[in-house]
Amino acid sequence: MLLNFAPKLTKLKADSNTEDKIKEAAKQVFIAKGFSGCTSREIAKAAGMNVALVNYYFRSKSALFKIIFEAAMGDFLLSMLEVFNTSLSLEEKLRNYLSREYEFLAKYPEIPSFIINEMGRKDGVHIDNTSVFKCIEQTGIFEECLIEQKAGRMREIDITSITLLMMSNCQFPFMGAAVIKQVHGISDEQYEKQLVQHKQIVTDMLIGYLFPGSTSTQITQK
Amino acid sequence: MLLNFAPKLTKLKADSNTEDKIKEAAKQVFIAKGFSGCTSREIAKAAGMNVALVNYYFRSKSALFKIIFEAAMGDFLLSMLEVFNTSLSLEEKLRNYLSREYEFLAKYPEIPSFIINEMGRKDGVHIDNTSVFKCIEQTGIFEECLIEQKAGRMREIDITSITLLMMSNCQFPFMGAAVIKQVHGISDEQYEKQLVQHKQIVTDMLIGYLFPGSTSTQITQK
DNA sequence: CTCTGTTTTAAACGCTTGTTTAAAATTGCT
DNA sequence: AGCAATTTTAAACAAGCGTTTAAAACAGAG
Repeated sequence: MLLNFAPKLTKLKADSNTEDKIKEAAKQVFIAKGFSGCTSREIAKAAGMNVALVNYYFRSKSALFKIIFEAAMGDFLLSMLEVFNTSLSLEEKLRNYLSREYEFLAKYPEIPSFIINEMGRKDGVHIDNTSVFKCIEQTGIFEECLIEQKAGRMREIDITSITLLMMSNCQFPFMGAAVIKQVHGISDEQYEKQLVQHKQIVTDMLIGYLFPGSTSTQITQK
Repeated sequence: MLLNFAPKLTKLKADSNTEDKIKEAAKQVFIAKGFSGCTSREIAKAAGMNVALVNYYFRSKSALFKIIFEAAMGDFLLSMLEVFNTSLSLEEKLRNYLSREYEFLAKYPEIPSFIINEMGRKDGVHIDNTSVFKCIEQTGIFEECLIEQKAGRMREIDITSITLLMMSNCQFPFMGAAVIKQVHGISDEQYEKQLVQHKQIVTDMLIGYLFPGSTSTQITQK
């Protein structure tokens, strides 16, 4: 026992141990219903096990939530960072960002709502996100925008507004899906197809607006 | 007693009776924390009274929520309907819509999140919104878009995408305020000013995109 | 004042919540 | 095998939940 210098080596045998099963269940339940919208027992049942096990592996509901939230945050920012850390032109980076973001959100459409809601709540479980946001800044994407603006290749609007334009037109179509579907009385499958079209529209509009002199003025409709 | 043909006439004396005080408190609490994020006692305390009174005037927490939600929905759609029921040109209608929407959301920034969240929840208190959405359709705004598109004055994109563009760029800047503020490390007051600028940018971009041949290509920046 | 119906209160209801406990089952090691 | 540590279980805990009850406080009319 004292010689055990490689602890938990046996853990590697199973590709799906109890701890991970709980995390997976918690991820689904938390993202679907929010922190205050679900119970510990609900998560346990979704994982197919006892309530006490949830608190055995993760000290409390809050602690588990923190882990899930931060993981969601990480997933969400990963593709963003991957795109921004390339050496493409700014226009190409933004095009890629839009493309990747729509791909990602098609897979995990509930994540933006989840993040925004839980961050917005005044009484929510407090989480320090500063490191995550520092990552974005460190890609130098903001400075790059300023350079392109100075060079006259990019429209001179505030960087915050650029972020807003990009995020608004990516995230809202997924966050507000329920409302839009009801307004236009369309089915889930129809809306999925709609989003494919909309991705192209958003790309055309944003690139056309941000880079007025670009070659992006294509006849991409229909 | 049998002769009382004007019931509750005495109720008109006070401009703020108990029932309204509860509704006002419930509105604030529900919108800030959501249905499952708050308790009946919390609402009662916010109204300065006993828990039992909440259920005395409104049968249950769910019943009260339904009332508040529908009122929020009504407020939210009111300005939209007012604009769409005018006899201006489509471009002017959309310009006015954007302007009014930013005004409204500056006052009640939490309403879109509230509506979208509670509508999106699978297990939420079920509410029939069909009548509300019928109202939008009845303004004839969608047909008007089709006419303008046929006439070649409006870009030929799907009506659903037009709705998405309008709503995304209005609502997200308020829904995602907490995230954007943290990303760019800006204060509440700075962000308020940012939104004033952004409203103008969004208007330029959307009108410019939707009505390619319009006079809207102004030098509205800086 | 007395009698009426309405409004407000304090207390209790049964149930669910997050969390803990202590015993049972399982595992890994010699 | 047998022992020690880990993992899982069932049961219990106090606290809080939405809701109900029954009595108190209040108001208006005769």
